[in-house]
Amino acid sequence: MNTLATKYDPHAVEDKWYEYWEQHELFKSVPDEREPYTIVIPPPNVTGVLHMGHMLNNTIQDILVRRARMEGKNALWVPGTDHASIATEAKVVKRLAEQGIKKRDLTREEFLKHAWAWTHEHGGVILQQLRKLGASCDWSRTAFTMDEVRSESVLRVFVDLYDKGYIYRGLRMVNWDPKAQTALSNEEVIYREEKSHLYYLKYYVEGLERLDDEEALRAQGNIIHHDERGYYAVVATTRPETIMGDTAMCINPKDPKNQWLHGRRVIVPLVGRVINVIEDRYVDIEFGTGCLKVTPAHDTNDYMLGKTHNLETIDIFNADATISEQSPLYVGMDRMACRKQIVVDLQQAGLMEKVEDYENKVGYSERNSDTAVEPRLCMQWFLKMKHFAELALPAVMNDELKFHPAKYKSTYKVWLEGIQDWCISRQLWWGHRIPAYFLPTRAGEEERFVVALTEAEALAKARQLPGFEQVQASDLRRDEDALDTWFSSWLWPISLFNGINDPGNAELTYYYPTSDLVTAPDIIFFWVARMIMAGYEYMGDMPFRNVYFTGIVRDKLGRKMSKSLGNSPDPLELIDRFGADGVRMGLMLAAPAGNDILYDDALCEQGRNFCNKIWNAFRLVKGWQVSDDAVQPAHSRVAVEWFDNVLRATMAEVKDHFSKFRLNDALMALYRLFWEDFSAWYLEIVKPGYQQPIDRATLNATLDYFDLLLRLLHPFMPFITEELWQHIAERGEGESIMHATIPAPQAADAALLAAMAQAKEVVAGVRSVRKSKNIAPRDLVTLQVVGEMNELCHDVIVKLAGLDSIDVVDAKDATAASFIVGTTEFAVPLKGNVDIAAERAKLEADLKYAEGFLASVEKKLANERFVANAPEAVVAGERKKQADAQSRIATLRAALAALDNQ
RNA sequence: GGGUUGUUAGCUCAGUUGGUUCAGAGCAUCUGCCUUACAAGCAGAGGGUCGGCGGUUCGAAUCCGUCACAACCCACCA
Repeated sequence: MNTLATKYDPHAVEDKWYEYWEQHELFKSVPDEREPYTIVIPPPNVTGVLHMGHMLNNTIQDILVRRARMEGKNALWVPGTDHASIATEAKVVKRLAEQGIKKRDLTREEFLKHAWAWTHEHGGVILQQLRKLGASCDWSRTAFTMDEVRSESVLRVFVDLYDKGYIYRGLRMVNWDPKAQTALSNEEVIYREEKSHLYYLKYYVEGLERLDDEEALRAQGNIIHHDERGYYAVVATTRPETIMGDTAMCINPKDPKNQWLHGRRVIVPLVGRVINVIEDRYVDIEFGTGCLKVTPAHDTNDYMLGKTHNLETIDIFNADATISEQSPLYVGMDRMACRKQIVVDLQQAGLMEKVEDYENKVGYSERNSDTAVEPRLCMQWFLKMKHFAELALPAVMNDELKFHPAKYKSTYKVWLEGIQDWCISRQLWWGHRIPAYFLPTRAGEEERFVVALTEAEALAKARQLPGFEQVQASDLRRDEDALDTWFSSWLWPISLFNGINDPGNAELTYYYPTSDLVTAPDIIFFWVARMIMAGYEYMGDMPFRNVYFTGIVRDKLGRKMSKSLGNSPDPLELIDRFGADGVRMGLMLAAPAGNDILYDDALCEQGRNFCNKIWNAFRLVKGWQVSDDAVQPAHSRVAVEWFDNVLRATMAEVKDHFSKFRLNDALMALYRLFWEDFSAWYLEIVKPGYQQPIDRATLNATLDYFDLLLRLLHPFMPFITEELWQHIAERGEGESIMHATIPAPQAADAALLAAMAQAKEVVAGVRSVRKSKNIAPRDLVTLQVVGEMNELCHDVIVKLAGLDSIDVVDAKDATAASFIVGTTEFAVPLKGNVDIAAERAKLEADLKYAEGFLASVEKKLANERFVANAPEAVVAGERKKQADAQSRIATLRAALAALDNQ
């Protein structure tokens, strides 16, 4: 009679419904009178592929947006991709290299042609993959950070911020990625602890043949080095290859060890350059020998020293970190090779005092993780951040804009309070080209430029400058640099609605501020904080009301998923194995807000099994024959009323979980509702006997419940719920569970829930007796109640426990196995098959526990201070416990006495 | 070096302002079942001195102190 397979097959379902949703434009949103609910996607790298982090992140977004849609809001999820300037350019460069083409042999235009080709070839793959996951994005709005609208927005903002005086150009020490050959922002540098060496180098003191007062100096604490070649200072360094750039040696003026070096000059080893010994309190007396070599061109601190002490700056590196012509030695050699060589040379020349093992932190490029970042002095564009930090801090601190979990507030605060100017220029081609135009100047003159949206405007601006009235377009030279990718991402919630180019437009007014942002905590500075800044600068309002920070997906051993470890499963393969619903559920079960999630295939299996459970419950209900003549049995009537209240209670719980972004708790509540309450209890109660029809009232109620359960589950498991929802009743073309409503929860009848909870315990008690006594399920037994019981669920117990009757008795049968629920004793007569010793042992154990419990309660009540200080309700609660315990003890004693009378 | 968070059952986690039998859930485990929706299943069962120590309180998984361990973030010690 059932034509449906016993196992749910996602393959037959998922693509079908996704196509249906798209075909009927069910993801589409246009402004109307309803309350908007908006999410903007964290745009993935346009040429990237879906990984587990995306799966988690986008599943959460889809759950939120689907739920909001079903709550009657006008829900919009805007998709898009990011051009990922440095990452994409690196990939294109690599591909060109494989074809034997060097980037520098190409013109900008030729290179961009290749980059766009690459983008079109790989671009959008990830958006197709999101469809497999079930993402309900409004695809008609798909944006790209480098499309026309977004590009214009970026340039406009650059011009605006320049005009406002927040953007400046300056010569600064920046983080340089020698592989990509571009500057990076501070946030793009990742520091890693590394095993290295501390080299102690000899810097001979110039022209010092004899120290007259050597003994006196030593007595004062000076540590003086001397060998056959003369007196020397010892400098500890981890980077001996930078000595060619040394322009001073520095000591702390208060360092007793090095007083003898005061005012002297020392000779840089191998190089032979004579440099001054300078003094600055910056130097740590305790570290190494207290002598610091100063290389202003290649270290941030040394650069600062160089500035205060007016030192010469010798840049010994080329852009690719090979040794430059400025160096007297090793020209053309790579920095790492140079380090090895110079160590050997120093040792051979007797200029190396010693070498120690050492651990230090080395900065790496976030995108070229094998490339150590080199501090480099160069001209870059910066954004002053103080103003933006002040804009962005208050709303988060006073919870107008909420972080979930809230612990990230302090991270955010600390960063904003210590914020440094943002280096926004990149020496890359793939990105938004900086709209600055340089004017022709003579050699040695200070550079002059204008900033403007278009070349025509730039020309007009230039001609207003004194001395440039006659300048021609062909004289203007546009800046070669591109902008940091995040300089476009930070506008995303605004630029998606064209809010920069067309301020105040209707869409923007309707959808902004967006509702929730779902993202990983590692981009809180890169992206989240900066979006908040841009939001207040350009909209005067927050970009989103809530930020939900997801955890990081790890393997079950807690290791971060990575390509090199090979511990990251392919998401599409997982979807193929477990179904999209199964995978979504597996991820959500393991993902409490803010906690890292330890991924295990077993979680997806659990999700898949749940799909199967739903599927089979549906098969059961669909297989029932209905008869209008059948009368609704009492147990079904109770079950229908009870389940209605369970639904109400659970819906309230789920709503509460959603309001706190506790999606895994919401899902778990629904999981248990469906599996335990609905399948194991409700359906078992109302299930008609073999080949018996079901009555109309019960069937209708059951179908209504099933429908509502599907709606509640739909945000988590969109495919199977749509499939079954379409089959559970007649639906019109274009109708979808996606737009069915999830009603607001109503108050539940607590007394009925409690009565059923007790009935469940009684049923479990009988089943336990059955199991221990090996009584087959089909053999009916009698249940005796010693005293009174709640009659509400009488028929339910009869049916589920397999009883012929429930007898209220004064004393139970001599040969019965008994159990206690609450304060009532229940017994199942066993027709002489009882193990009296075992019964006695069980009852005595129960009694002992109850007596102990009573004792603790009475001790509490005997304590005057407790009675005097505790709230009345608590004391009353203890009195109730006391009474219950006493009554239970009486029941147990009576039961034991009955046993003795055998 | 600074900051944040965590430590509850074999695993992953709940436990809201201290107080209902508060020590929970899911998974895993054990036992018995191919019972006419589902073995990707059904029924039953076991399992934790809430990281250690000390304190506050009538009462502490919950508040305070301290120690241990772990994770993450930030920071210019060569």
